[in-house]
Amino acid sequence: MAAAQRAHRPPVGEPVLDRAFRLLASFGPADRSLSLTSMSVRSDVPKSSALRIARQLVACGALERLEDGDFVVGLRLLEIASLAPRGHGLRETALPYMEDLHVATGQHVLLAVRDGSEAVLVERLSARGAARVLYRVGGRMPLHATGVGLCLLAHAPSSLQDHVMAGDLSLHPENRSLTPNQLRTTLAAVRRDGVAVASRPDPSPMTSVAAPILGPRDEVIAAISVVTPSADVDPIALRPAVTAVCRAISRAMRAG
Amino acid sequence: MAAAQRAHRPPVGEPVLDRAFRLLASFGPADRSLSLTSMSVRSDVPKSSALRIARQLVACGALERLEDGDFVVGLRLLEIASLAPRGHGLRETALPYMEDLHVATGQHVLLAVRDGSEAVLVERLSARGAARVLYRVGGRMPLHATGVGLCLLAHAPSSLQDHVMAGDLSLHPENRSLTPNQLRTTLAAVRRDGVAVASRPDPSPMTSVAAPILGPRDEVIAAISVVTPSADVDPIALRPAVTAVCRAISRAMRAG
DNA sequence: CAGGGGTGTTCCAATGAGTGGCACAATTCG
DNA sequence: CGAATTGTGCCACTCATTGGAACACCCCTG
Repeated sequence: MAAAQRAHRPPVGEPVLDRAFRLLASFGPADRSLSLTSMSVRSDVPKSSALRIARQLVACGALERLEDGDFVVGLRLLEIASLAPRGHGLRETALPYMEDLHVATGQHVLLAVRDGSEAVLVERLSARGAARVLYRVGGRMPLHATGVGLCLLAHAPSSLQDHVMAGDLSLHPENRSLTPNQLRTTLAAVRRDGVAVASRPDPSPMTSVAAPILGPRDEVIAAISVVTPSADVDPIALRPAVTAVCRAISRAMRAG
Repeated sequence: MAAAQRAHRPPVGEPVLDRAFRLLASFGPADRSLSLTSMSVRSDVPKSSALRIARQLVACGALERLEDGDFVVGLRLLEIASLAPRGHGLRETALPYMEDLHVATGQHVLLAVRDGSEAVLVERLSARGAARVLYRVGGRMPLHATGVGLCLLAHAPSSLQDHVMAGDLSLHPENRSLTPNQLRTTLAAVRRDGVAVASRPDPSPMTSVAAPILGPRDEVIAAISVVTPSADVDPIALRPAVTAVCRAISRAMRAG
């Protein structure tokens, strides 16, 4: 009997919004457009529900639908996201200074903020034709393995530092891992020097020099780094430029 | 009886997601952080519901909450929005070329796409210290009144052109309006010349020269313009630069 | 320091929006 | 031309969603 039961469990009863965001989250850099079923399986939302919700999202402008039926992230989201103080808000005042740094050095320039135990790349100016792009705007990167990451981590609450130490400290390109003590030493150096220097040998040897941007109450709210081929210049030579620009941005934020 | 009824109407029965997006939409350039009640009244969602939904949005990362209890648009939204093909996707390939144009001319450079009967500003490089900023990234602007707008409108489906003609054709700074015929003539010229030129006398006389970016099937998917103080240079002199850059981007998109 | 207006917050009964399995149509594929 | 996979419509069941009322707080101001 029970077996034949129609059951019809509309069950688990999961917050509506969660599902919607899971659908949105199923997109990725490699999959900018997805079919309904792809979204459905990736976000683990039944097909019928996925369709219904996706349609509502289209109505809101959060998604757009192509002629072939596939879904794409919509412009409306950009519109709203551009109001995020820690995103485009920050970017707006920082960008001109980043450009200065960009033309002065001719290298990649990165702007990132911390979100939980990761760094989010808010803006990136790429050296023309230079080495492959490592991270994309809107993407996340580990705190322990990048210049901006180290910078943000060094000035984060110690509870978070502990949490990161306890986590995964592997360095991706090379196949080794940091020990918590190595990291602790590095962070101390970052705090002392006011800049973070990180190197990465892999695809091509790159070195990044990062400095923090301070908010109104002298708390670290973001970090900027210049990423150069290690062979190109002495990274130390970049230190004055990066710190100077970061101080300028910090001042501009206060004024803004 | 009925009178004493607690009623308790959970009534209108409005799609959940709509409310959530109305809450998000209540933010604006001038109000990057809002209190619960502000959001509640702006989006016309009862306070209790607003709180419940806002909390869920915080859980999803779409909103963040400051120490003082105010809400702000969250980073997660930037993360997702950065996957919008017509937003950051387009931006990613266009930005280097825009920079070229920026340093070559020393003027504002704008990148916009059409969304319905408006243009959305996807990227903006500002001339340092130059005239006040007219539009912000993620903001919307009318199709009939700006260089990029005219460019996008000229190549839009005629049904949309008609719709715009029937709508509001006022020019904001100066207090006059276009007639549909004036606009029609302008659009014809834009299609003929391959560039759109728009002037705006108000805060300070500015002229913008815009050209279209073409997609894989030669449809217009975006437009780029250079905005200069009218007195500075003969706008016509910018035409080759703008068109050349737009063709380069179109080609890069195809290759991409 | 009682009082008033302003927050954000918790509570709760009533109900309709959301649910997802199933069946169907239109493709594409082998 | 079946077989598999797509997007879609249907619909009875029910639980997440609903919003008014009451509460706990600040801030002011009189």
